[in-house]
Amino acid sequence: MKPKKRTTIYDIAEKLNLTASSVSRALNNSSNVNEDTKKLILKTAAEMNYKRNVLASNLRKGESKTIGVVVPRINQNFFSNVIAGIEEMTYAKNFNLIICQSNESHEKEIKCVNALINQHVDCIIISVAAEGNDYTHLKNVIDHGIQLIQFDRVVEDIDTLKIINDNELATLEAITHLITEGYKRIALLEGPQNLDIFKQRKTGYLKALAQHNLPIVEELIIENAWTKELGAEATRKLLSLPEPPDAIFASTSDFSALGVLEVATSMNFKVPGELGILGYANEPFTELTSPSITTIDQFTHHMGKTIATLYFQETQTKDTTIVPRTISIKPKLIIRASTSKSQVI
Amino acid sequence: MKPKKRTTIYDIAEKLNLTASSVSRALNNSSNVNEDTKKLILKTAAEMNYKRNVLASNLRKGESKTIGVVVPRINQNFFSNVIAGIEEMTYAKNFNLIICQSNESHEKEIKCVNALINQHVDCIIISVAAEGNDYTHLKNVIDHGIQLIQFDRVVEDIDTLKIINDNELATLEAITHLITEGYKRIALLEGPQNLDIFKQRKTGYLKALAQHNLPIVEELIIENAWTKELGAEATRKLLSLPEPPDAIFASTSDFSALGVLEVATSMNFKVPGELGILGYANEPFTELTSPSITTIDQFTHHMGKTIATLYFQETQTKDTTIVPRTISIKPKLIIRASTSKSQVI
DNA sequence: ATGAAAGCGCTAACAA
DNA sequence: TTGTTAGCGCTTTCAT
Repeated sequence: MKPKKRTTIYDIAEKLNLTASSVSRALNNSSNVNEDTKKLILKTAAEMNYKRNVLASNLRKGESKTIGVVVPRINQNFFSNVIAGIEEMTYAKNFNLIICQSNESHEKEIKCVNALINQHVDCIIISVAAEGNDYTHLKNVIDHGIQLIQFDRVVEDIDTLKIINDNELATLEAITHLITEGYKRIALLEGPQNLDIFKQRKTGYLKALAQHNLPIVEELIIENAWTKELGAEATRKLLSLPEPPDAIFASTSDFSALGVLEVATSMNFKVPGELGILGYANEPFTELTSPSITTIDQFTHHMGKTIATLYFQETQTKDTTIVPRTISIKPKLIIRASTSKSQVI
Repeated sequence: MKPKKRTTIYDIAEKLNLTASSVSRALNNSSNVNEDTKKLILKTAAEMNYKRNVLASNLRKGESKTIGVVVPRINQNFFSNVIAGIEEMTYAKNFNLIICQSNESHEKEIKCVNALINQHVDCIIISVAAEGNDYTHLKNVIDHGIQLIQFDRVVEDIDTLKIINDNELATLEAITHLITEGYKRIALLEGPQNLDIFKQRKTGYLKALAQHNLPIVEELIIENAWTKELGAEATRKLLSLPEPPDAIFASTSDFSALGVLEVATSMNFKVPGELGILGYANEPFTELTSPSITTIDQFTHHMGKTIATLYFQETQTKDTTIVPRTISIKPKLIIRASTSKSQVI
């Protein structure tokens, strides 16, 4: 359906025997308008149900007041919370948010990014898909003079503002907690190592073991176990070893940890007594399982707010590009029953 | 930062000694271009890293290929899944999605809607905030020739396409299940009755009792218990009654049901033996509590896809307005342990 | 304080 | 098949 003809500034001007320029000035609260005419124009505009055509305005001004967000999945707790945080800030600044999901597909990610470039967004905030290693589409963003901000899953090579969690430190702390609780054979379920976040978690794990003079056992490190099903499968293998682990760190997600818990329970391993379980992300459900799952909170909403705040700080004040650097938020270890061997919680 | 000067169709035209029209035609895959020139133009455009300025294109064409979505909260399971469903379809159709959250505030909802009108979106898909009773902002949408689609929380008076769940039928079925299991004093935690969805659930509840000749007991119906905390509070009251209920239907949400479960457990009521618990929405965690919670699944992702599909069907084919009507999706009762008195699951 | 006029980048009707 | 021209609605410089 073609939209009905809308009221334009010309319609208002005509009605008041003025010109579009004056109407525009009044609508933009310019100082060069007589106070009375301004009032009259504003009143008339309201009466005529005038709505500014943002497309035209932006085209003329060469800006869009729009930020694009690309995430793997919008219905994943982590991302929807980050987006909610971003939205809170952008709304306050009268910016629009265009949201896309890559569905973890590199190809779709490229299409999303290009669509956003076409839209002339002012900034693209992205957390990349697990797939993929060619990131020319991100370079392209920068080439088009669009601000690029990466968060969480960032591409090292692409030099932008990056907001990440200090995965390594958080993991180091979490594993140290396990060791303090008396766990000695700690298994690692790792995620795709082309993503930095999973690499960092592995590093943290390795460092913690080293710091406490625990050996690194290859058979306790399982690749790519990042869904509930893969976590379950890995656990079946691990618990069937001649020398099974006494703790499992599902570095990929709480979903994976959930798979671990279910298998452990069904194989009659006592959690936390015989097996400690550590997840990642503080999904709401980790509080509700029995036993509840120890995990790592990433301050998702706060992260979203931080990202947007940084954007506005750096672009609104000065008018230079955002300084590329990495900002690290320290996640918080949430100790729950699944690792509390020494005390009942 | 001002964006760098981008390649326009004039730049391409100049380079090839053609005019902008030809370039435009080639880029739009029009038939009235020589095949060879088209190829040449496409190649050159790619080389020059040309990106269409969608703002200008849309302004000229009077359309925006953009759909706006307004929901109370994007980081709520129900909504983020619906949005994911919508996004899947709109992406396939090359449409953009602008997402706003009202945060359950009527005022913010109005601002969001107006911002979307300014953006000249083609369609607004909305689920209204719990607050508020004046809906002139929605009428305004229609007056501006923008398609309006309501889902889940719909405003009766505003005549649009509405996609809702058959709350009444689902509730009727669920309560009947409770009765079949032998529960006789079934309490209702109801939501704000200015929202149709909660009214319908109440109606379903009343109908089920009537159908089975069970009395309606006023003291078992609790108003406005729609968070975990309020659900817990209501449960404390209910279970302290001289004649406590033998089942509680948290019609507002699974979160409320979770509050019920926690209080019941702490007050040593056996679930499902002494108290049956029924939630609403099939939040992921309902599977994980002990006992797991019987609830109602709303096919959220499917709902989102349906909404978007209907929009494209009705606007792309004919070019009339969407026929206002109500489409009802039947939710599904998910029977779990919290209501399975008669059998162990 | 207001008006005139140009132009953001694109599309489309018309002409050649 | 290609070019010419006008205009979508707005902002902004320059002139009055």
